Amino acid sequence: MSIIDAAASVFCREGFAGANIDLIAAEAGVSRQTIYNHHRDKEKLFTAVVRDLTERCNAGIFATFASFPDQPRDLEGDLIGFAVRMNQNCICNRDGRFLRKLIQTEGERYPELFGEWRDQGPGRTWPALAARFARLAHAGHLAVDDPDVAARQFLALANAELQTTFMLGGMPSEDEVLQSATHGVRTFLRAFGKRRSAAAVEKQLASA
Amino acid sequence: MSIIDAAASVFCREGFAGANIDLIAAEAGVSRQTIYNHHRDKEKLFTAVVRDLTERCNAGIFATFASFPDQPRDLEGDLIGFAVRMNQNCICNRDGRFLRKLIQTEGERYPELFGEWRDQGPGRTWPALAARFARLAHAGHLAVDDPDVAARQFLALANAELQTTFMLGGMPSEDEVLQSATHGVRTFLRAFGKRRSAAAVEKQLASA
DNA sequence: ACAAATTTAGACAGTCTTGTCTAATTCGTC
DNA sequence: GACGAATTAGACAAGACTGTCTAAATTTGT
Repeated sequence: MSIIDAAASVFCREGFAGANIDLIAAEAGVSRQTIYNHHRDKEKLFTAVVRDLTERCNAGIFATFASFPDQPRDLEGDLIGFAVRMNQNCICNRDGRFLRKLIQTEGERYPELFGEWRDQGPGRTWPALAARFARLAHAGHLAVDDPDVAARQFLALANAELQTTFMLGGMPSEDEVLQSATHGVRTFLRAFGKRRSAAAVEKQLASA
Repeated sequence: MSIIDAAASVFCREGFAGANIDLIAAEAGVSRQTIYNHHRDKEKLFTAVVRDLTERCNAGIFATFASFPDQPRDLEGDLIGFAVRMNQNCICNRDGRFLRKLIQTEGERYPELFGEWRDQGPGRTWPALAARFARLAHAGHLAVDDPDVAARQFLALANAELQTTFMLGGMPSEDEVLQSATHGVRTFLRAFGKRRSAAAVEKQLASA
């Protein structure tokens, strides 16, 4: 395991203050001195870890965006699939869990570092996702007024049932991810889906 | 400031490993020995802090539930008001931010302690909120199939635009909270609201 | 095979922290 | 005011960690 990977693992488990350079060295299979050779000190090592994780997570997110259903065949199923991939490949995977935890635990201690993350991460991914939803709306598949709001709400809904697990740093099962995504996308489409006319809605409500 | 409050503040800022008993003592305005008299050691102090925060947050949440719009006059406005109160009094306030951060940073280190939190916190508050939505649905104000899912999604939507701020441990402004709640509730009602004639509402209100 | 660069193990000083101990001081209550 | 309980300041031992240093071993490139 590389130094950065080992450091990410230990910083995550123990926090910055609790992390032990000897433990990182042992986990990386190198001597302590080698770590000090590559990274001047503990703090430099930490910032290198965060930058690396941000970069890798971003790459994963944009790779997943490539599978966004721009021309949906089955809108609900396609969006559920996208939400599941997003969760599995970007949010619940090793890098995603590590980065989230480091931001949560040490974010306040390194304002400029995590400001950088904010600009490079959410600052770039949210608008990119919003653009996808805007395109879907423009193509007549959705009734979305504010694509930025819709994008944030889409992710919030897709993760709604995983919040407690995320809080405790756990890894949700595949089934939990699918459940949450399914419920989330259904609600999203009840709000923004275009299939049913107002009249049809009235009719359905009347029969209910 | 009480020992527990000072300890909560320092544990939050520095993490468990980084927290310094001398600093807690200074912040609490007592001597170190007094802390050791009241709480056997650092770990006991930490668990006391988490239990105290859980209790106080729960009290706040159930107090806020009392203002849930069971007989809404203006459903959208009432739900927005409820979401804002929930955020301001339970999630964004001092206790809420502290508890969330401690769970995020140290949750994995104390499985039984945070299992207890899970049972006492989300385990009691989610069903209580779900029951409110079930009652709203039963009274004909909402079209909700699964109240548990609706309750989780309601909170997820209300907080959708505060996620990044929460991640970094920040405190959203009143305006941000209002914005997020407004957008969230509007989407929630687009998904679960019943578009009912004014006459029908009047009728139901009269009969209630 | 050789030379340069890198890595390694271990020792080391300096600093910090926890938890204990003691003796003096303050507080609460009668 | 007096007496017991609680609090305080400070010293202290024991242990942990960071970052440096040195000399030996290993890898790398040619």
